[in-house]
Amino acid sequence: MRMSQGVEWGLHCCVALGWIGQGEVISTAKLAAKFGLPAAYLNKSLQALARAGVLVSSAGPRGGFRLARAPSKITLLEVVDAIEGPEAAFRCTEIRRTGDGASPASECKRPCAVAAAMRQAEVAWRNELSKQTIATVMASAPQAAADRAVQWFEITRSATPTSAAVS
Amino acid sequence: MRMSQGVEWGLHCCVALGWIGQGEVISTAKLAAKFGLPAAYLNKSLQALARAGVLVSSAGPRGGFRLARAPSKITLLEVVDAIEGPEAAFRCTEIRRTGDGASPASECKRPCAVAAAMRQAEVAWRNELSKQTIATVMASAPQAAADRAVQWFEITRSATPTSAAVS
DNA sequence: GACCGATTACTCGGATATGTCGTGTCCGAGTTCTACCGG
DNA sequence: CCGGTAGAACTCGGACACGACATATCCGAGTAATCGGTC
Repeated sequence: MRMSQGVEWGLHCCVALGWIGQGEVISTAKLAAKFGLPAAYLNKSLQALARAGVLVSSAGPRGGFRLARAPSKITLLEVVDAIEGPEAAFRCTEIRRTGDGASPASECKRPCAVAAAMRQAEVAWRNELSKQTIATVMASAPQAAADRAVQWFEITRSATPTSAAVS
Repeated sequence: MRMSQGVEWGLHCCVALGWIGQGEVISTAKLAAKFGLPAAYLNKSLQALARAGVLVSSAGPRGGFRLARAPSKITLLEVVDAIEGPEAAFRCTEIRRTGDGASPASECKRPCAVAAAMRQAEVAWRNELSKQTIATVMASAPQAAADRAVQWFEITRSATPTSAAVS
């Protein structure tokens, strides 16, 4: 049971976008450069977040991604579901109904006890994720990191991306 | 984030072993036949449970697996960890320290906020799993299923596995 | 100087290869039951 | 009739292929800024 790497990347990017400001746009290339990630693959995760309504994408020069709403209105559950997919980690294949000792359909009106127990634990997990938001994570991170991120993005913005000034 | 199929199989097998009785032994072949599963692969999962101390294995004719202790003393977390491995689903790769905008080591004394948040949710999940035991699941399943399982295993035990009686 | 249009460069977006882990299968080592032989 | 011994069959246990998903990458469609020309 390994979670996709994209979740970590997506969360860090959302936090960075929150620090920059809700209305500000950052391109995939900038985010990838900041964290040292493969830009093309990071783009894939950000696309998923845009499809889910967490981010908003804009094309062309000065384009990129921005938060769709305030950081306090974006839960971690949304980010995880957007990248990992909404399907539960534990999937019941109804083995109680298969094989020689299969239970008749009359006994299978309610979900099997094993699946119910696993689902209960997963609900607790999802509930905990829905309690925390991007704003919560931003608050628990050191202020110095936030300042550093804002400053770094400011610098890269002023620098012309096409060619470094020769002066 | 998909959980291994073996978790479902292992849980169902533990519940079945609990119904039969703590001291009773059932072979992999019998369990596989009851649930309609590939015996060789199911054996792999049961081996993992035996290594973790959840089950006890015995070789030779009349051999197989039995519960290592009372069903009320076996938590779902033990079963999940035995098969899935103890590593957490979310793994922090410390991307805050990599790339152009990397944070200095002085800021990384405590775990990064993203990892802490994800870990908190995962702790809630594991906590819920550790609350429930095989006995809990046994109690929430329909009694008819338990009776059916006990009866089915009794029948297959009396039948000689080598050759069916011709009479 | 201001407006308009074509160009250009940069962005996202999806389609395309590759690596790793879960899935499935096989055969060998060990142990217990059984049947046979001898006393 | 009882004990010992050799055989056989059944069990677990780990080593060996296959397939699916996550990972990684590339190229094309679209858009906004820019530059040049014209009024």
